[in-house]
Amino acid sequence: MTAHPTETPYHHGNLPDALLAAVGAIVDEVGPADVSLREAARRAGVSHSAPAYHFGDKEGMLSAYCHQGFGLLFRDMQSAYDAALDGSARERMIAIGVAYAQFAMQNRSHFEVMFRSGIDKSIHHEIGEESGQVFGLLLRVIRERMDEGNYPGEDPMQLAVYFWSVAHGFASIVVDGAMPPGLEGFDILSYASGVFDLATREV
Amino acid sequence: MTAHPTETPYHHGNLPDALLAAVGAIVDEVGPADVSLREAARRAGVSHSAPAYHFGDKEGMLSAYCHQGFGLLFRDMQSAYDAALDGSARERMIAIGVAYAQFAMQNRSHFEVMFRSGIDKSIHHEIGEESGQVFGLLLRVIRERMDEGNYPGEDPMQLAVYFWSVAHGFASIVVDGAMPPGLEGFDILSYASGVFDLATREV
DNA sequence: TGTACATCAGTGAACGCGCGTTCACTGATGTAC
DNA sequence: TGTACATCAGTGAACGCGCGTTCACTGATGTAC
Repeated sequence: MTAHPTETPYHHGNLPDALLAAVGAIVDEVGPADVSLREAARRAGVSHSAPAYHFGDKEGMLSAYCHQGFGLLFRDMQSAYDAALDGSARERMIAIGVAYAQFAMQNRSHFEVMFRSGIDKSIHHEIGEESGQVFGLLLRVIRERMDEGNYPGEDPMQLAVYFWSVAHGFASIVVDGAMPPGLEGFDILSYASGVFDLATREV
Repeated sequence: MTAHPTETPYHHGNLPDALLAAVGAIVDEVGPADVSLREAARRAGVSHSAPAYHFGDKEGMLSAYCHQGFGLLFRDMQSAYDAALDGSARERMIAIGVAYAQFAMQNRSHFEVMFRSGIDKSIHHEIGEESGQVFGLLLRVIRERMDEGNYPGEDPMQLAVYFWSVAHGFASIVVDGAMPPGLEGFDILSYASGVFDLATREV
């Protein structure tokens, strides 16, 4: 047995995950601008140069966090879609919209890093692919809805951009704290339902 | 006459405006994270401590830039509204939505600082008030539209949140570079029209 | 018209800070034999 | 079961950098008389 097993061991166990969790905590507490390799290391209880071993550099750490976020987002949206499989296409449409909004609310730090940190999707292709998966699910629901006879003659891509505007917009408003004056303390989720109800009416 | 009139004079002339323009240039060229008092001073051709004289500190400079942006946004939306005064309420609704999207596209740096820099509206009340003006115009158009018999029985506030989600969402997608894969190079303005057309259909 | 003075606008040196990155290193673990 | 060795994971000192802020200062301008 090595000495002092109760002290922090030399090997962390799962440092990459601990560092990503630290990134989230930093964004939540003091904002994305204050994320640094050193602060993440500090919070994970390792030396300041440990993160570089796993992520290479700062952008590597941020893109890993971004990657993690897209995984969570797609999983949430897919689950919402699956749960509404025996409903109408409109119900699935609302379901993935609400899932998108909920993801942003419950994972603000991921949302901010995913869309605000200037991570270049053309460099980190895995992130571009994941972002494509999310959009693909959206497009699929739109097509299902058209198959049910709605949106006659419309361009699916145009509809997808519209619906993504609604979802990303509502999420952004909440995350940016850009809610209308006087509404800051309202019941966000009930407004979300109303928004996606309005956005998916028959036309 | 003082010596060397062709050299840069001791007094700048309009340093505050020059510094705000520098902020915009920095955001456009290297991103919001790289805005600093020193870099703004450098670009304006003054000493690094000059900005503090006018803005107090870094947050003061950013909130001044934010303030400027809200002024421009409200002016643009008001103009769009006025220009559609003899049309239907729906046309005014589309007009201010498109104005919002256009503002974000043509003033990316303002948009980013206004909604992404963590400026606290409860501290800088003038910004809170301006943001309220923008939302007020939106709410007004919604009420006009309801007066014309549309959206029967709906809550104006709910409708306003919905429509702001669309406008802010489309703008955010463009500014964040979060456009669907394959659509990065599309004609943004034509998609904007389509989005606001869809968002304002009779229900 | 001139002069004294107050105020405005910008300077430049100095401070301490946290950061990203590099690098030689060491402790811990796994594997071949 | 033991031993040698390779590899993995993390350390800690050092580097140079740009930053925000403060402060005594000076140059320029405006105003009162």
